[in-house]
Formats: sequence, C-alpha cells, structure tokens
Amino acid sequence: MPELPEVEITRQGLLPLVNQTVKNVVIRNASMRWPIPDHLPKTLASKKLLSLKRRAKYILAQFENGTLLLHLGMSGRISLLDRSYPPEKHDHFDIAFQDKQVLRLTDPRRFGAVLWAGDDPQSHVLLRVLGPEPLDEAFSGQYLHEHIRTRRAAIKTTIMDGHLVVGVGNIYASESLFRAGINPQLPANQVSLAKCKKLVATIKATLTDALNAGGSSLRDFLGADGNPGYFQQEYFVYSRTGEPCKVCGTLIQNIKLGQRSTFYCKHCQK
DNA sequence: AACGAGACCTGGCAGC
DNA sequence: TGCTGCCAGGTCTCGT
Repeated sequence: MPELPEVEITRQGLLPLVNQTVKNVVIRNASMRWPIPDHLPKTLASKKLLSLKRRAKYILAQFENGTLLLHLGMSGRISLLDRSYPPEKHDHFDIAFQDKQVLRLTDPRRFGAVLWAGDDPQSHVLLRVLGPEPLDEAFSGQYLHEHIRTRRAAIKTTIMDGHLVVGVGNIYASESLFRAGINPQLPANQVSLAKCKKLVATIKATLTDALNAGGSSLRDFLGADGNPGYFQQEYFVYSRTGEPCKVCGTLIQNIKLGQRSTFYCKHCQK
C-alpha cells in the first residue's frame, strides 16, 4: 500500500496516541528488513509518546527517551486497535498503550522496518542522506534541473531516487510524468528547466490530490479490515496497460524502467 | 558519481 | 484442484 500519501494518512490516524503512555511492547517476529531491536520492550515500557512526525516514508514516533522509526516497506500497514483484538498471521509488532489501544504493525512481505533512533533521528544514517520533501518549497523546478544535470538515467527512475527527492513512488512517478507530458524514458539530463518546473508542479499536485482523497477515507484505512477508499481512484496511466488514454485515446503502454513497471501514453508524453 | 542488477519476502492471480 | 511462473505500492547493497 504505502506511497507517501498512505504513510502520511497512517501517521494522522495514529495521532490519538500522542500523550499516551506505553503499557507494553510485543515483538512476534523480529525478522523485518533489519531485525527489530530486542531491547524495545524494556526501552519503551512506561514511556510517553510525545509526537508523531514523518520524514519521507518513515514515521517518527518520539518518546521521552528517544525516537522509534517505522517503515511500511511494500506491504506494511499500521492499525490502531483495541487491545483485545487478537493478532493474526502477519501482525509482527505491537505497542500497547495504557488506555487499551494498540498500535499494530502488519506486514506480509516484511520489507518494512522498526528501528530505534535515539535522540536526533534526523541524523540517523537512513534519514540524513535523504533529499527534500516533495511538498517543501526547497523542491523546486530550479532544484530539480540543477540536480539532474549529470544524470543520464531515465527521468522516471531519477525522480524515484530518494537522495534527490523523497516520496515519489512507482505509482505517482508514472502519474506525475503523464500530467507533465514527459516521456518516462527521457534521459534526465535532457529535461529542460521549463519541463522540470512543470514536473515539480505535477508531482506536488498528484501527491496533494492523493492526500486529499485519502484523508476522507482515514477511518476505513485504519480499521481492522483497512482498505483505503481512494485506492480505487482512477489513475491516468498506472495499471492501465492497453486501455485508452483518458486525454487522447491512444492505448497506454507498459514498459520496464529500473526493473519497475512504468505506464505512459506515447502520444501525450514526449 | 552514477548506473543497473540483485537482494530481501509472501500472497494473489493467470494459465495450463 | 493443483502446480508453475509472474507480478506487486520500497530501497539498500554491491559490482562496474
């Protein structure tokens, strides 16, 4: 599920936990992308959750004595449940709070992560190398143009590089490039400043649209059977191979770039 | 510095 | 019904 909007929606859904105190932590399967630290039950016991922030696709849960990093990988989900709700097969990690609510991490593929970052999480090795947030002013057409001058790889692959800009996943990369009228295969260093400005604007608009659509389905998303309503939203190109372009009717193409499925309209995107 | 391939996993689905 | 192969929203690591 998780691209940036899903992660942000998840974070917002967890906000009721802020200012609550941990009762206990359960690690059912520590084998995630990196092992879940086995000291967490001891470290977090009786600690208050002070804030929930986000950086890229990481959720930063700040406690009195340090910050927990949560990442959902490809298939992860975090639910807010009553403590009495029984864990299922892929429920690997719980933080139970004193008011009977549980933060529960579910992740069939276990590409996600639960990491302890201590103080100053922004300097954590995984976070300090990240590019700007896509919705920040720092991510501008000028910025993009300047930083892709030396990049010969396809523009689609390049905008998915978290060192350049974070939060542009496989769905929204294809969608943003369609909206900008840019062929995803175009070498990044051939994208003009004008096109970079256009692309930055469409990335921001695409992510903002998804956020707005997701916000309205927040309750369902975090429910026990969570399935975000907006996931059924109509995409322009993603997953529409062989279907007509919604603008010109040309059939949508599916190609591989950087081993990832890429969707585009060869008439609208030059 | 930058690139592409491989790696980590499980589940769902199409086709036989 | 069962098997096989392929696909999936992420991103780090490694060899070139």
